[in-house]
Amino acid sequence: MTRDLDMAFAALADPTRRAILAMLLEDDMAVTDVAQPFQMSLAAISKHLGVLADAGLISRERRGRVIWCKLEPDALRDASVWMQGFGQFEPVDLDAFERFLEGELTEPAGVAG
Amino acid sequence: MTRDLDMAFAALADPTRRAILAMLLEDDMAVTDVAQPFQMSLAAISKHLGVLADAGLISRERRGRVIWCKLEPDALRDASVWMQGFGQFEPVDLDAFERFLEGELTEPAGVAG
DNA sequence: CGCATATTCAACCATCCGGTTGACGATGAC
DNA sequence: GTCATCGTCAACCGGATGGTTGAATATGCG
Repeated sequence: MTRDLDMAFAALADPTRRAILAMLLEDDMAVTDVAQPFQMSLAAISKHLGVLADAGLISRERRGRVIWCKLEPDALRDASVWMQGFGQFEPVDLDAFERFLEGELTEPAGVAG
Repeated sequence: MTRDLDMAFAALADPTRRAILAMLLEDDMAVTDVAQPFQMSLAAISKHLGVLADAGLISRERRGRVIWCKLEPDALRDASVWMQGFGQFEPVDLDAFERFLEGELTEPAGVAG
């Protein structure tokens, strides 16, 4: 459905949310720990996590009093397929991805190195 | 820069704009012709084209009194690279893309079959 | 129980977004 | 020059978004 794609792309359009996804790529994290590097309220991060979860990009599971956030890369497949259809560009370039992650995690908006 | 990625993803988050990109994939088009299948004002389409152009996803060139819109697939490369970094999924699936285009162009919001 | 921790909810605010309409500027046709 | 066509601009509107703060809801700890 096109609504799924809407939500996935909209979720990806925010640098804070992309940074969160990048963090979750390394490991599952509790909400508080996700929030720690950002200089915004926990509630704001909680909202961002809600957006990501609604888009299907992450899942959240309560274990004890901690809620664990987990990347759901499958949800990116549809969006990725959509985009790749436009590109004559080479399929996968992990080095370029690494460089992007570097940029996303250090340079921008609210993320402490 | 992360701003580029913000704008690219934000541009892709709207089904009208994705449909426009899909149309431009087949051929360059004048603004009026782009607008024709949609049931919204020309001004609205003009705004959408502005968003796509700001994101670098299309370019516009005036020729006579007609402005031609052209897909710029290069702008999708960064975004695509970003996303592929998350996926264990298979690199390119053009069949899946074809199916998506079908859905985008017939089923949804404002596009007449 | 009573308190601290983890997370969300609710209300609020400023801004952005997607659409509308009507006026306007530019170009080509006659 | 006059007129129709192509496209954008400007003002406006309702609803979404991204942030805040403060209260509320779990859960675990002693």
